[in-house]
Amino acid sequence: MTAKRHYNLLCPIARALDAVGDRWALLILRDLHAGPARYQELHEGLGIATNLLSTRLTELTETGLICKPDGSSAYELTELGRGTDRILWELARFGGVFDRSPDPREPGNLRTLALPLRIVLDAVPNRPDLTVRLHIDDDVFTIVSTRATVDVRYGDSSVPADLVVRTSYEAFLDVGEGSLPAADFVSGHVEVIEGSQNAAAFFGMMGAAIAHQH
Amino acid sequence: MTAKRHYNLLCPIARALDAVGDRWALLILRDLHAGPARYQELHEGLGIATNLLSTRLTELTETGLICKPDGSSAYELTELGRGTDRILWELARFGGVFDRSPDPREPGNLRTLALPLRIVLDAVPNRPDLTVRLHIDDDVFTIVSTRATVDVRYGDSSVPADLVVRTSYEAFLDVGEGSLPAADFVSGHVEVIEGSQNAAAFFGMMGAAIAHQH
DNA sequence: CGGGATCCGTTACGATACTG
DNA sequence: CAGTATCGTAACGGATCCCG
Repeated sequence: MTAKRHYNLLCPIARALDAVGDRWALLILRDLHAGPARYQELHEGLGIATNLLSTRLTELTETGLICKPDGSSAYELTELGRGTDRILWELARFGGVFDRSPDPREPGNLRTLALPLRIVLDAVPNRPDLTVRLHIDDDVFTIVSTRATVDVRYGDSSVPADLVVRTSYEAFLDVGEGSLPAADFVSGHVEVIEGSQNAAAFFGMMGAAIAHQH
Repeated sequence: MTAKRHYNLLCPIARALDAVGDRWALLILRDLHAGPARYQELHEGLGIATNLLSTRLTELTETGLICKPDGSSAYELTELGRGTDRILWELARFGGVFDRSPDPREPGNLRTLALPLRIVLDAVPNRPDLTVRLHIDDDVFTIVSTRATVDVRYGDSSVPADLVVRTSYEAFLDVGEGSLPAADFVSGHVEVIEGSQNAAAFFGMMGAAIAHQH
């Protein structure tokens, strides 16, 4: 009965937008690319109204993009949902050309950073075996890098790390927009907290990732 | 006074969606990737309400994604607007996984095909020098291929072509979704109308493009 | 207290009619 | 042909309320 608004065209672009084109849908998926998240976490992180979040979560579940495993209280991406990574990445690259708002709304967390970070690291050849705890402003990420795969997750602070570093969201934005070169980023905007013997491998990987980004 | 709805976040994904995330915006851009188009052409092609089309065209112009050159009655992409191609391409690839609607709305034209066509042809190495007139159902495209660049435009029937071929939207969709192999496409779903001595070069290019698509 | 559901005012969308 | 004007409907957004 509830005739949802959709394009109903054969064109795959329109079909994609029917699935993920609603307001907030792509931002919810974006945050889930940082790992499973609970309702509250998404709510606070996005600043979305609770009724909308509820509706979107239901729709995205019905479309098969996300799920909430039995017994779990967290939503996560399905295999299908993980397929939105390239869309989000291209949006991120494109969005960088627009001026930053002078008075942006503060997000409740920086989950948004996990996806682009994973994508750029994924393109690095001969990645080191390394688990890195990455503090960005007040948030923590865990990067598990191997030669074959790389995973970036929000939190996971309990996993033992080979290296602990700190940087800022600001620096990340500058790098993404090309105004901060890779060398300047690693030399001036990343502070090593612990495990400095692994720093060279990490800095090398980050530098390669940024250089590779075009 | 008219505070447009936007996310107002620093995240480049959100900034991109503030620019192109409104309903119809990406589909308008999609159609303009097939070359300049007049108001009427967009209106008929998309099946959008006229007030919405008007609003979107204004917004996209203000954002700098499209323009209407002085003296021209057609809208076209700016350099910035052309930068949406990768976003649209990733949406197209992703949208193919969803079932086609059993009773889709018929678009007024097939402009939607120009962008994916250009992108896949762009990835072909050693492209032949060739101008192809491509009939798809009742629409006509002109493909201008050189080793260095490739251009796909809706119409342009006046440009002399080396080869004239015909295929169907259906076949195109099947190819895009992977259910029709490149070999079957060129051998069974493309009819050569004129200039058959150039057919091999074109078929080779199409086959390479489809194979390259992953 | 986390995870929503309900209510309600506001904004956006969509169809149609109309105008320069 | 290229849009405006109008108006009913659906979606959004904020707040509050409810339930296990």
